[in-house]
Amino acid sequence: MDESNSSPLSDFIRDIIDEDMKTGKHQGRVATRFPPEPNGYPHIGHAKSVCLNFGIAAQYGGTCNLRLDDTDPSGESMEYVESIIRDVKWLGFDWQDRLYYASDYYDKLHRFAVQLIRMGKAYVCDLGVDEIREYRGTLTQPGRESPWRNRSVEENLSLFERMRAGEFDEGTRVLRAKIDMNSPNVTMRDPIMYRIKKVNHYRTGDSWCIYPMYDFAHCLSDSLEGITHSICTLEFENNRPLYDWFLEALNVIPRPQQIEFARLNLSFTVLSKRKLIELVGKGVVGGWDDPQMPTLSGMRRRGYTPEAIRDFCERIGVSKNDSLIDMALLENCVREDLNEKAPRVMAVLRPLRVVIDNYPEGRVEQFDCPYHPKNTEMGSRIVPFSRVLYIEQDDFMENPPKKFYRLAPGREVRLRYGYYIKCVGVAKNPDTGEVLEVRCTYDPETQSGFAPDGRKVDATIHWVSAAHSLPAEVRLYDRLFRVADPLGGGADFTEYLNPQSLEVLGTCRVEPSLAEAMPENRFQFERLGYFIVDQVDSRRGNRVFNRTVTLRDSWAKIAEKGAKR
RNA sequence: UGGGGCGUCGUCAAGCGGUAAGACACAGGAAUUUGGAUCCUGCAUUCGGAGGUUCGAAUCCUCCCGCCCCAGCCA
Repeated sequence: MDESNSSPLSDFIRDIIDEDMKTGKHQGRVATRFPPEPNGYPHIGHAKSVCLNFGIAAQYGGTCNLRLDDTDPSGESMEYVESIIRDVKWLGFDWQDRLYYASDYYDKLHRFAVQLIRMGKAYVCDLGVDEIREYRGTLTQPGRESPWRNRSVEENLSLFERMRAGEFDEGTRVLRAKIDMNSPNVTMRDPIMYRIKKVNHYRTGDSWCIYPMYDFAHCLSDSLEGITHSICTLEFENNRPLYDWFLEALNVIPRPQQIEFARLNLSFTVLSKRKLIELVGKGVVGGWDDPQMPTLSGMRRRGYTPEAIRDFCERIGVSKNDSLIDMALLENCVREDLNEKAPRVMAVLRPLRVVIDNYPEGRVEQFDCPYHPKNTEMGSRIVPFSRVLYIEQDDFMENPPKKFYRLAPGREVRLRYGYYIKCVGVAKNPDTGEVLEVRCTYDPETQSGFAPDGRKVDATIHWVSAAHSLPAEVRLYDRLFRVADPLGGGADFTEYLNPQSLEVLGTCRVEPSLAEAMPENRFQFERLGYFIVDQVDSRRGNRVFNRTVTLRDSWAKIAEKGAKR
């Protein structure tokens, strides 16, 4: 990919930064951060944020931190931290030594909280969960002040210390910011800063039983790290006044600026962590790294390249519009990348036996076939040819429709890098009518791919020598959902799962050169699509290939139209 | 019927008062030892709607309509 001549990226966030650079707002500094909560595996939506944050830092000569925003120990774990680290690295980004955890700031955050109490801007509230909700009011009705709102500083200090000491049960007390119960913005109605959770934290263990809330922790973490532009998604727009409130109240320096952009939505899949957890939990998919998942680990296993994902993230742009990106764009990005990189190879997914009647029994020829039609530097491999071959079932039709121009009785086609063959007979199961074998003759003069007499052939099909080919399992992946917007259909999203999202083919045959294929090697199976050797299940004795994406298939479109008629 | 956002081609998205970029998708065609890749061509007289300001508006003003977010001791 040649990115050297592409114009620098531009969007409303970069416009803001350009302006800030001009006015010297942050002393000309740009510092961003990618702040995932380690409670799930990162997905393609996170990739958008990763590319944005790291991309901006790189573009402006700034830095981007990786910060694990672990303020709620329930649901967070080291496994998730590891997946995040692994996947962001895999995507191609480097935070150097700036790996941070919100949990590393617990002491400092605690001190900030005490400071707010001292200033009379925070108080311990004894209301229960339901009462707090009730006192908060509704979207159209203002809230009421808590009866505990005006405790003395001393009492608040002592109560907060006792909260920390574990003297109170979960849900019995919280620390709240004293802001405005009448605010039309519900977020500002005395938001909770700390809650009691007697839960073991995957990093701090049992040293805390009170944990800071996102709104309190995030802005201060940003300030502590010297973040200049705190980029987050649209749903936090309502929280911005609160983000600013804490920074202002504590008068901290530096003062980061929150900017919100629209999160990614992708057609035919879901990108909500909650929904993905559900798919994993229910066993709908095999795990977070199932190739059907839009997680980075799933996409990696599916065969997506980091380059393709980054390219995609650039192409979709950054705005504040709620959008649903067409999965076709993502698919286009991988195809474009893999078209350049993937060596071509032949594999037959649904084998149909072909016997070449006039080819000598026992004879074997070795064809030297290039790995790439354009890029000769990729070299070539030897493909053996013999009397009995396998071709794709789809490439033969006994009664072909008008636009089908592959093999059929009496028809001649070219075997890729091989001879012209002509169908002279069909062997069928007398009971079912199923085609068991096709009989052909070959023209020995056509090994170059052309006939000396100049006669043309309509199609070129792929093949594999029956005796020399290797068995393989191929997993055909398709879109996870049948509908573009599984969340917008009215029914539960799982109702829209695509039953054909995964099809496992156990009797495939691949050319012998693939004996050398290593896990995560990618190939184009000619005329079929791009495939990758599965990183977890593939063995020498049991090769497993995952289909990343099909090739563009204009025949499929024609066939589909024909079927609809 | 509170507040905060957003509405430009099927899907994204430029545009920032001077007369609608680009990408994907789609449709044709050329060429082709992958019905692939490649290459051409076409694809918004119109910017959610209605008024207004202006010589001139997607861009400014007014009103209306639609969609999204917020009432977790989640982030």
